[in-house]
Amino acid sequence: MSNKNSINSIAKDLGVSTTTVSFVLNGKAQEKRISDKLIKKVLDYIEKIDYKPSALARSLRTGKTNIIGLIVEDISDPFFSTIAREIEEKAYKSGYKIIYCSTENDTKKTQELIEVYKDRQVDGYIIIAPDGVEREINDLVKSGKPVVLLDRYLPNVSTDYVLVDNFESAYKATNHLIENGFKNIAFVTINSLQSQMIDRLSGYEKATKERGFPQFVKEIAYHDSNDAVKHIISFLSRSPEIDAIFFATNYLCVSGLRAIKSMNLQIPQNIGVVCFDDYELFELYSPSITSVSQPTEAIAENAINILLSRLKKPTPGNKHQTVVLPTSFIIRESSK
Amino acid sequence: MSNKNSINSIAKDLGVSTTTVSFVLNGKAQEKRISDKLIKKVLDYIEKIDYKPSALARSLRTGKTNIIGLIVEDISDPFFSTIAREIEEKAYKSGYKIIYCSTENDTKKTQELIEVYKDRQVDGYIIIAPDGVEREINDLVKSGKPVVLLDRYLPNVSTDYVLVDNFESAYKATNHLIENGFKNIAFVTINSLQSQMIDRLSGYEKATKERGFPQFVKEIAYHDSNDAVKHIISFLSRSPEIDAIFFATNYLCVSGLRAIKSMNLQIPQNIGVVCFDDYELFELYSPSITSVSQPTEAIAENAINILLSRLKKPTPGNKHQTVVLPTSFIIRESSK
DNA sequence: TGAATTTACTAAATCGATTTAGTATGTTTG
DNA sequence: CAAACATACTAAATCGATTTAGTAAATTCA
Repeated sequence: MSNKNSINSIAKDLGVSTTTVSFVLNGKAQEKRISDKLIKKVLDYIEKIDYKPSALARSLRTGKTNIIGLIVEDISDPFFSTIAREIEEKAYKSGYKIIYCSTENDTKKTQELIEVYKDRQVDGYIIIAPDGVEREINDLVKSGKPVVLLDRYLPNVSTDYVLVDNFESAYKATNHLIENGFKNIAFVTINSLQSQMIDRLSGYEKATKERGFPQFVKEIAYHDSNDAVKHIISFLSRSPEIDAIFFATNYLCVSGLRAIKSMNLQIPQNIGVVCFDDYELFELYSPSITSVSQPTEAIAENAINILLSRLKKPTPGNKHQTVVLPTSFIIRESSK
Repeated sequence: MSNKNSINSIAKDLGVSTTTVSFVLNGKAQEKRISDKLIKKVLDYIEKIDYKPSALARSLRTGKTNIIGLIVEDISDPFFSTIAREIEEKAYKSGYKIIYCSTENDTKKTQELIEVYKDRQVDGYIIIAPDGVEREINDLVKSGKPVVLLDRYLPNVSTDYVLVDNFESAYKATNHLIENGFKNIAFVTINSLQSQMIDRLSGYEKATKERGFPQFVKEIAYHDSNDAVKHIISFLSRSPEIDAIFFATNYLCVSGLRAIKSMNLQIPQNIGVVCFDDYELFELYSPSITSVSQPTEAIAENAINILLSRLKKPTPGNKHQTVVLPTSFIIRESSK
């Protein structure tokens, strides 16, 4: 009557070997020619004492943890948390658990997190990477663990990617503003060299250049959204000719809405607004905000499918794939 | 030149015993009288080959994982994700990692999640529990693992709690509406027996009863927010005398705002609004929405502190504590 | 009937750590 | 100078699984 249930205690209690119990546990009993009588005996006993194998011990022995490490920018941002939940759900169905955490776009924190995940020996990684972790991610890839990167492309990292068409989407969104009569369109982004930001900027630049329109680009530091409001106010004050703004992320747009509100500007009469990334707030805001909506479910689905297929078959050489998904453009009141 | 670094390979490479290496690794070298020369030799080598002990093996042996399991209702809800991030941050500083997941208020899913966390042998639990998991949580407590419950009280579970004063907060919020001239105040809640919901309802009931005001209570099923909008619309249509609504959660309020918008009602002229739980949207909405704001940081801080202290000293008997925190009431335009 | 094969199982190594209970020296001390 | 005590280490058990390479008995085959 010990309170420690292990494969050994079961074997002892039943007077069989641990090998036998293990075979039964892993469904290899038939294959290994354990008699049906004995199989039943073991199964019944396991059921009776409500035995669960130690995932820890199993992982130590097999080298597999059935855990996928998910690293996002900020789990409290709806864009990321939605993706996280969808990935979690799909992984769950295939017997994988997700552990996730936020980088807050902090290189050092991310390096530490990758270290932690290595420690825990996760089987695979889905990462939304900040700048400066190319080396660590390349090490992961080299170590043979599947790595799927989302949202942004790292030029020096060869692995699987799931991206959206940032350039085309931003081009289209900017053109939408142009077609609605806006001529002095600003682009508000963060001070980052992340590919998705650069692509969005390029889309904006192409559209404005094609018409010979002036360009107003404001870069804001990633952290501290209070400052963002102030910076946007002073940016707009310094260039009063600006008649529309294209925000490169949802949180920048939220800061922008605060700024616009405090300056008593009317949307879209005084200033048109379009945002990259949708957000429940944008639909409910008065006026509602036009936005580029990313296909979170498709992103999650592609990411987890690629990862799971890599986990099944050890990665076949360097044949990595890059999936580029289209966005959808949701026209609302703020841009007409 | 093997690529497997383990304490054994290090011992072999250095011609010492694994015991010695282990003592050095765990800072017990002095205590165990390992010579300074040898300590340095081991440390240097470890540094050189960038060795990291296997967390898995260590946990298997020690029974400690340094992982805390956090179970919330919905990680994509800003209230929960904010708490999650704050807990994560504080735990991290004490050398603990957090793994979290969402119950979606689903009893079965929660039971499975608890099972998964038991498998992974997390050292402690912070749980925002749905109905119907009293048994499982009691088992955890009995097993000696520290368990801190947040947000809601489970009558039959004796453990540590961090709660807010739901009754008083709801009473105050309702009275605020009354003081601003509203007389037919509805309470929109979810169909749940969770204590926090019952307390909020009781606060509403007490305030309305004191003035002899009529009560309008609408319960909505937790899932499917589309239906929530429809239900609120029909609820309001059936009782046109309602002149204010107190929403019991932020997501109900969001559905309520959609409903109110689609009915072309003006806030607060046609209908006053107050919400339990704050949300960025409520500040930016036009008009801005009055709300009861929960002290997420204090909740997180208390939860993790209690848990960490339990982890340090094995739980001293049944002396559990319940912390009840005050909320703050943020008066905005929607209720005057 | 004896050899070959199949059936039904098990001993022991292993994953990578921690920890108890040593041992073999060197140094004090009475 | 022998007993007592430090000093500087290590052998081996252990945590709880998986897996390889067996073995003994029963059955089939020639």
